[in-house]
Amino acid sequence: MVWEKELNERKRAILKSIIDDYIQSAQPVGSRTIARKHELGLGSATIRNEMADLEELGYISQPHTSAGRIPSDKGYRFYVENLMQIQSLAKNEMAIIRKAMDEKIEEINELIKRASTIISNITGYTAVVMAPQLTRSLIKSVQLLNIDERRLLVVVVAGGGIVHNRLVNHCGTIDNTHIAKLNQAFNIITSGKTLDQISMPMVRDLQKDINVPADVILSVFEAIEDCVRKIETADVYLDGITNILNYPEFNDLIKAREVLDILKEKDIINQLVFDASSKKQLEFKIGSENEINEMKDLSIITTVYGREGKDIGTIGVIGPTRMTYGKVVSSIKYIRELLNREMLRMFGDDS
Amino acid sequence: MVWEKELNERKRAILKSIIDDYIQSAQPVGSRTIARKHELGLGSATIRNEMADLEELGYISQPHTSAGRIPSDKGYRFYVENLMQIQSLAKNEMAIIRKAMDEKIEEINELIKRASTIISNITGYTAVVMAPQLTRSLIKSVQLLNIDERRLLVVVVAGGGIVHNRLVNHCGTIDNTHIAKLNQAFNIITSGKTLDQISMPMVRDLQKDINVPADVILSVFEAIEDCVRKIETADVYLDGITNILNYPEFNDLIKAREVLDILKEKDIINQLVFDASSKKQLEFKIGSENEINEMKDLSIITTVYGREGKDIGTIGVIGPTRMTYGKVVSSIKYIRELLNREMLRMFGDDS
DNA sequence: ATTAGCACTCAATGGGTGAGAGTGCTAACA
DNA sequence: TGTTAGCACTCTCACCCATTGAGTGCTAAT
Repeated sequence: MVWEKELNERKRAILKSIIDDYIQSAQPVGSRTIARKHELGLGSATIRNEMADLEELGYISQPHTSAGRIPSDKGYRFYVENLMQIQSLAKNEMAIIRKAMDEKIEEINELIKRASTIISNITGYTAVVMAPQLTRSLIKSVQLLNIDERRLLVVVVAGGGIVHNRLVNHCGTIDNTHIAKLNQAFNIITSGKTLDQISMPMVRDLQKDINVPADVILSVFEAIEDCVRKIETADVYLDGITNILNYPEFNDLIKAREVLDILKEKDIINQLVFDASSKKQLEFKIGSENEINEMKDLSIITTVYGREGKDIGTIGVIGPTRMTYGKVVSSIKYIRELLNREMLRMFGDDS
Repeated sequence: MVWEKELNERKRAILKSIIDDYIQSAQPVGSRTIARKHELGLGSATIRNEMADLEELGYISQPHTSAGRIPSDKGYRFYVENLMQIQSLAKNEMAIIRKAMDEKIEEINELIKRASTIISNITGYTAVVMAPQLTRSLIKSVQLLNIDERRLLVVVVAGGGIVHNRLVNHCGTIDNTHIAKLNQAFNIITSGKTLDQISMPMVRDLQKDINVPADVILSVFEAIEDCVRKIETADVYLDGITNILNYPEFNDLIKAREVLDILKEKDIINQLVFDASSKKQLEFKIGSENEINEMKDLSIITTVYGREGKDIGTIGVIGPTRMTYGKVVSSIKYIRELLNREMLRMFGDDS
């Protein structure tokens, strides 16, 4: 029995060769291949012995007796933590990305969408981007606009320049003076507060001061609630979902469909990304490390972006466990830089 | 040689049987099957003769010599126009649909999204819904709101209760009186007009009257343009894209991927649906009738909804040519009714 | 006009076989 | 003692071939 710490140089080199090769070829890799392609100065028999050890330790496995070895999830885990070399982006790739991100975009959601498209194009996998999440966000101001006799528009502005609106239908006509009063009153009780800090009694009190039907006030308040909810629900964008169909591990239609369906479940993705977000700089979930069963053949690499401590979003890449980790990591890091810069430009330091 | 008009009763009955059977089984259907399953009181040999005729006329074809027949696009065309029986929805299906649509929804886009989900669930195919399209829509009003020292919010309201907004960054502080003036001025030159009716000189003139930097005025105008563009770009929702993977005709992964990718191209879908919308009540595009090559194995059934002459959207179903036309038609019709009703409720008669 | 019967065609199925890739083990070697 | 060449063994995969079965077209009988 050999200890994990005793993965000596040679074993590491061999493991790395196996994984590098497998990532590239998707075929079980045998001892001869390693001996030939990677110059380790070792005979195939030696490598065979080492491979037997690695298998016993659980880093690799054999699909069947007379096949080569494929990395296990544990193998990949060791690879990303110790062996992988980060493969920096080519000059022209960087140029392409920068060009796409430099186009003037004024809306945060457009920016995010753009970023996800770029990542999926550059990596060839599925990109997932979660917009900056503002939980418990403060309401900056509320505006009521008279659209026509029967409708009001409620506009809620939160920090970071995020705006949502909602129509409110009502029956009677309400003249502009009343609207203005209502507007002012609502601003007093809402601005600078989070949603939970606004109590119903406050809203009811409004009615005494202003001569507007109670149900209108209630509807307006519901609309505000609705807008805040929308603001606090982080948007998630996926791009390149069908990319996974390119990889031989998903040749099986049933499996492919399962995976596609899972990726469509925004809730799940949300959860997935959310889990991953808070802790580290760069988070790997490899194969069976995902709780979700249908994703046991997928890996997901995520990282956070945004202004530290204020509003952070998540970007990530989903692909087969046999992923080009080195390249994906550098792509994600690069995009993160650009996103951070852009967010700073758009929002400055306010919150 | 037999004429198309001379598709006699018997040929029609046989053609219908073939298509019904093929839609259900996805297998080439032979003369024996027809003779046994559908009681036409005919021997298989007779049916064989008739089938030979139908093949010569182009309604059906043989994948290879010793296989049964499958319908051609021409066959399906004849089927939907003359043979198909509309298969009305089951009571409980109608109940499910109604229940889903009756939930209180205040936003048109939510409603549309909901509708597409329902259709794809009920039919098992891909649903496509285009939101009501307001080309050349009149601007009802424009509102400017001061967000903070450096930002303005521009809100554009169009007919039908459609609202879009956009932030404008500026450098200097602008006080509320100026905002109000600018607001009023913009309203005068924009409201009741379409975008093309607003000329640049008009915008430039504003500057003389109001003491606000020229670039701010320009930015605001750009924001208005942007909002109008968004209003006029009809949203398209697709639901159940991966449903097509359920059908054996897309067992081929390459083909499946092609189709999925095509469906993701919103532009193409837009075009597709747009083409289909104007003319008839119910529009069928069967297989090769689609211009797009990747869609030659798909059929699309569309119809329009909305308030006649005012704003019409499109709903449709995309599936394999071997589609359960009868059921899809009734589903679409039913959803259309509900959508129309709902739109009327939400928008009343205004425009 | 219809149909029973028959010869024919062709795709699909399944067993059999050989090639190839890879392993584990042993014995020889530095 | 670590390394390696050699060899027997295992297992998959691709290919071939015969068989099967569904379906046709044609002909002759009803």
